Amino acid sequence: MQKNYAVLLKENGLKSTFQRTHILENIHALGHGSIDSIYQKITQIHPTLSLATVYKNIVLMVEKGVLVEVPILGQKSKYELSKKEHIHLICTACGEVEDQDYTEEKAKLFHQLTQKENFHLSSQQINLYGTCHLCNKI
Amino acid sequence: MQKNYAVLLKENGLKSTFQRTHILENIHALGHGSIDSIYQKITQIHPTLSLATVYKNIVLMVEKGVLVEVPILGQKSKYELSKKEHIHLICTACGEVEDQDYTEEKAKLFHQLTQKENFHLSSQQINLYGTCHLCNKI
DNA sequence: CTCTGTGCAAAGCGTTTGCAAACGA
DNA sequence: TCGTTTGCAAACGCTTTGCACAGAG
Repeated sequence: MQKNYAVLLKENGLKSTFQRTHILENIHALGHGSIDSIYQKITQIHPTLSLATVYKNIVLMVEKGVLVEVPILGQKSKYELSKKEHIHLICTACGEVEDQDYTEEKAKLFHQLTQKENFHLSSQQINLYGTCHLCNKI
Repeated sequence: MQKNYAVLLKENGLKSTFQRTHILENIHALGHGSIDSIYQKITQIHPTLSLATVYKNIVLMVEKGVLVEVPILGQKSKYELSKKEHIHLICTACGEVEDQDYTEEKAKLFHQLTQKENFHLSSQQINLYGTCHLCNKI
């Protein structure tokens, strides 16, 4: 796991450091992490981590395409590892973000639906807001 | 035009003021406005407008459902008037946001595609990032 | 050894808040 | 008139920056 992130970083021209691999591991574990939640979590095992370091690295890794920003209605942005297209199910009660994959077929359909002449699509973000299964039980 | 916004405000329990109707007119004219662009624009005709007033009113009108926040990758949120579901085409070169309506039929299809058990959908935001026709010419 | 990355503290901004005066109904 | 809204200025909190030291390759 740790080795993987070290490789990922090097592939993108970044040195592998304790801080960086842990940011990546943390985002992977959380699925989607906010700056603050990442900082809080890593501080538990590495108390001298600086918030500024988290900011600098998130910015850097977004620039390098290792991470993707996920802007969310009424919350601060979260960050996720770059991966194939998917939908975000965002719970307006607890704030959790869940990924929902869609098949190749559905992906194509989306592209057709969202096609527009004279607009060169580079990426898309589909966010569905509602209440998740856990919050629905309450 | 101005009358309409006065009515819209009153329907939502808000007093009609110069500042509020102008914020709404401005967002309508821009399509999507950031706090700052709204403030800049209105200040030209009403120089004593306070930025704090713009903030307070935007927050209030979002709460009342008159406005909707549009969070955008790498930018500050913009705001739009509440309206029927649509797609945002966001130009990563110039930052402009364009709305693309979709038909009832397509809307249904979207809902089917994005269906998930145990998740109660309340709203959706579909953002497509790319370059617009104007920026493509450059 | 060299260059990059980290931590700290300070600076910078965007946003929110409290309050007295102005305004809408 | 009465409750709401505005403008101002201060406070706040998140984010960025500069620099000396530490660490990766």
